[in-house]
Amino acid sequence: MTATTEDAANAAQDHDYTDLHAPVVDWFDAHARDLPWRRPEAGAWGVMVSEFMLQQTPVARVLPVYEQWLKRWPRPADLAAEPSGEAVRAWGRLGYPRRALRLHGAASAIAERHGGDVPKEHAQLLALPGVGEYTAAAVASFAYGQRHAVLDTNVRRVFARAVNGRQYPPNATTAAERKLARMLVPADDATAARWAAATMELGALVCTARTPVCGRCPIADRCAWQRAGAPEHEGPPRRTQTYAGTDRQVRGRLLAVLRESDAPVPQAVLDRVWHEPVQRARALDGLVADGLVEPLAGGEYRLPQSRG
DNA sequence: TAATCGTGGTG
DNA sequence: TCACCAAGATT
Repeated sequence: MTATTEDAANAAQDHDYTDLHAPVVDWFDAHARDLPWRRPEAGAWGVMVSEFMLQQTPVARVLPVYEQWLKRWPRPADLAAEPSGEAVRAWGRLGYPRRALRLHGAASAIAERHGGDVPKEHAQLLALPGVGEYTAAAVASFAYGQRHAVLDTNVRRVFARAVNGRQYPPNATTAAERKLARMLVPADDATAARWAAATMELGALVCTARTPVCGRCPIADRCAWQRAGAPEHEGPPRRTQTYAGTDRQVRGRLLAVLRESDAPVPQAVLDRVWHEPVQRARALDGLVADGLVEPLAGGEYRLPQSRG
């Protein structure tokens, strides 16, 4: 048993953490943001679209893209009927454009295999492209009110502090964290779904990464990290991602040109986005390999036209 | 398991 | 200014 597993097991044995449910859910009732994907009219498709867009991307940047996306493609079949390149174009500058491709792929699978309705089963959700453990649980919970452990970066941080007494969770999600999250899920489905949304919201608004606002936290009085005197993070530093000069930056520039052009773009135009030819070619090849760019005869390129 | 994959706001 | 950070998934 690892140290972190012991943390979780000991924490669960030493205390009854069901007393966290009421204050956190009550706080959520009073302070939850009014986000469009939380409204009833969003439906399961709206929830799924928001979850794709929110992967590693702040709410503020998602909002406008989400609105135009659902207006243009109100159902999965509407998106599936268009070329995947249109999804990449509409994705705009949200980042990680492979998510757009995968959302298009998920919509196609939903249209073909699920009669156009976002599936309810966790396993069926998990089988969709771009849907991992978190997103499957989130859609099942938020869209269908099911009981799942929903473990995102916000929840991981809340649990790391409130239960394990650490400033930050480990770099990679551990089995101990999953076990703890499962143990903390309220017994009934409706409360479990609210708990999931509430713990995420608490992490997003109060128990934030940089400067937590513990004075506004509904469980500050029983937070293990607070009780321990808010100790600084120990262990390996959280890996910081460089960007300038990487292939990702080059890919971003290339794709930005292609998004802006309705017509095929000549190689010579793409060549202007980056000075170093080897890296430039590698980035373009990568985009093609990923299905984000379609090469044409005569050295021209465009966003993909596939619908499959 | 660890690296890869965008983008832009911010303390 | 410049690391840090933001509702992860995939290989």
